Amino acid sequence: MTARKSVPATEPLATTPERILQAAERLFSERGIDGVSLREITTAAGVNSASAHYHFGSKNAVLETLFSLRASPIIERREAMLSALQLDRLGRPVLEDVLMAFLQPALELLNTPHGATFTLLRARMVLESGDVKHQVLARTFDRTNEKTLKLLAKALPKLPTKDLYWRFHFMLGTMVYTMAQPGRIESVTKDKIKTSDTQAALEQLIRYTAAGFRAP
Amino acid sequence: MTARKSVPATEPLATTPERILQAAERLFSERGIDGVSLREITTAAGVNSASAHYHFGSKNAVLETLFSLRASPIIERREAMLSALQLDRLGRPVLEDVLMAFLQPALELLNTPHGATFTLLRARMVLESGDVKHQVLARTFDRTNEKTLKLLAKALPKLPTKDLYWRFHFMLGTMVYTMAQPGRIESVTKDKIKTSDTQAALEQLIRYTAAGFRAP
DNA sequence: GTCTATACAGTGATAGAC
DNA sequence: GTCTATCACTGTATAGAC
Repeated sequence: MTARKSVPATEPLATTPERILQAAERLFSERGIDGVSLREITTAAGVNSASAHYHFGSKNAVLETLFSLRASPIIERREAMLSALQLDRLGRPVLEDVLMAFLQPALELLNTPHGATFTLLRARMVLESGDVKHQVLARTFDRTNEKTLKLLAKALPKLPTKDLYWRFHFMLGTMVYTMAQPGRIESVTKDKIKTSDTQAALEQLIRYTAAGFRAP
Repeated sequence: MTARKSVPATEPLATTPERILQAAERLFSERGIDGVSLREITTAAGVNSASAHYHFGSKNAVLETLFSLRASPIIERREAMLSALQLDRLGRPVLEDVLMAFLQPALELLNTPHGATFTLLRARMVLESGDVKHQVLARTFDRTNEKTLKLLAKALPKLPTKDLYWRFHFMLGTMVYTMAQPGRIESVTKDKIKTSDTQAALEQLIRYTAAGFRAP
């Protein structure tokens, strides 16, 4: 009836794939990934249940699309911060600055409306087996990871490459685990600390990780 | 026909719940958790599909039972190693010894036949939301975690409690992530290091974590 | 090309017969 | 206690309307 291409009323009107992704994101954040069926998503989006398969191919493909969509801001912000790093006269960055450039864009996502769902999706991609999911992760993150590794190597010129890789792996672990907010430490300490405090998490994480990277 | 209570032939004969758990563990390790249905499990176990619900209540309850079953050896070994720690004349253990007592029992599980499934289950429990799963984790690990935290506090008398908690949380992250073998570092470094090398992982992990705990 | 209606095999769960 | 029958629901596939 009304114009369909220009002037998208307020918000609810959008292309079908977009509506599906929006509905999926909202429902996932409310009830987890397994707790939501494709039919619920398409119903909430106001589209037919088969259209999800037409546009995406499968439920998993919907998850992967949503993941890639929400990952790109992190990547872009990381790239920007990495490029803006101050270097000394030997071209070396400060370790803490590199860590900040890598970790802050990820951790800050927790304060956004998209954060919860993205973290769920990421944790699933990372920790569930399956070649497809690992390929998605590789396509998404490998380039920035390599860039970060090169900068870390410059910041730590005396560290053997092998140790550097191990420690980068460990850092990824703390990051993913912290973002997933498993609530373990809250349970043990009876809520005396809150890992959902992003600012504190970032400060603590950088101090801890920097010391780990500098270990003998 | 033959005796049913005593003398369990070779192995395949066992109580129905045990057979279900055995079949579940084998199938999960082969094809992941979501890739296996309760019907497949009960069929492989040679029992009726309804018996799983009769004995356990739900598919999730089967997972939780299996998780608790495989977690207890880790807990016991941890307790034993923690109790056997050498203390100095002030009653203080060496940081690296505490970390070894905590991490070794977990990481060594990766070399056992049960390891793969347990790690899958643990990752799911930790990262999926849901009060029930968190309760299972708390019931399983909280006591040993508290014991470990006390020993860490003794090994690091000058570290503020808050920082100690944060760093313990970070250590849990590296441990869970490393055990889950997400293959990220292998992807970035084209298999130049293998996080599946348990011995190397343990050495690297302890050096890295000890430095993190000792950070200023 | 996009969307709809409909159908299918397989899922976890349950009530009730044996 | 165990098994059969059946439930509502899932992800997926396809034929055909616009």
